[in-house]
Amino acid sequence: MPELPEVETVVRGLDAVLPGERVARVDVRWQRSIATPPPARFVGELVGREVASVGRRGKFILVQLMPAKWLLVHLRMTGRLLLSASVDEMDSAHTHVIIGFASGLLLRFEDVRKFGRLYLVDDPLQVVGDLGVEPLSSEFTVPQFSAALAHRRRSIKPLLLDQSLLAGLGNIYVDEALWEARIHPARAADSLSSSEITELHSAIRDVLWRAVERCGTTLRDFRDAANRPGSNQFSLAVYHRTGEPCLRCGTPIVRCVLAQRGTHYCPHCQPSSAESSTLAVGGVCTGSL
DNA sequence: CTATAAACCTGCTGGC
DNA sequence: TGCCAGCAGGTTTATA
Repeated sequence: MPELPEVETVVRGLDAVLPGERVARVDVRWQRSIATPPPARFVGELVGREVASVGRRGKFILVQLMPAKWLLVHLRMTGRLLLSASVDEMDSAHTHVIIGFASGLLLRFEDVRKFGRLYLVDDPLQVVGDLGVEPLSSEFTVPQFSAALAHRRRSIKPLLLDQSLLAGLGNIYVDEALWEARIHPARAADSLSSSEITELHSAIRDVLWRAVERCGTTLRDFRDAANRPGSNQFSLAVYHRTGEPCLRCGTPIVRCVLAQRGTHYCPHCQPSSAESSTLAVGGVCTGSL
């Protein structure tokens, strides 16, 4: 669930509170939540260090520690990183890691589906080294994006979900951005015109920035570090709006499966090819190319 | 390179 | 009302 805007929201909440806090104890209740190093070393090397800052790279949360070390967290589908002052809130059956600070402040990692992971490393590049461009950074430009899509025959949606191309998009915001840019999710990346690439570049930034302003999308699980839901779910154009009218043309939104992911689009605004806008039929997804 | 499937997990939903 | 197959926003790994 957490994509770039949700992770950014969590990071902002943590960075407002954690810098200066010193780790006093660590309780690992589900060992597999720790990706590296082995849990005993993870605990031993975390205790005593002080938080310098909290940042984000793609969907990863980066906690810079002193003496030099980095704690990285990926929330995957249902992970949460929550701040609290008292232990009685720790009862959740889904609390897998608790970090207690010297001040008494507590940070807990909970995750219903147990897909989320924590990493303690010397260099964050060990974990995030293969990530692509940050879509909200100045490095994400139309020429850069255009070059990245050139000669790629894959469908545009799965390509946009590839974190080594662009870091931070997930299923929700890819569907939203493609709707905003009026591009069918199954279009081959190298078939997009330069104006479509420009539209898509702009749509990606708009969709992500809007969601950050609204503190993320809470369809079900997402909470920020203070356990508050986001509000971007009220601004979605296609995601989870199957059968509801397109906000531009009124045509019912269609859902199909593309690259094993639920995919939502407007069959009228997002024709599967430039010539077939009047042929696009609701309920069918032209997945094969 | 591209595509597909399965795996990691649990909880919720919809259909019968 | 109750049960159960199927599905969920992410990523990695294996296979073709």
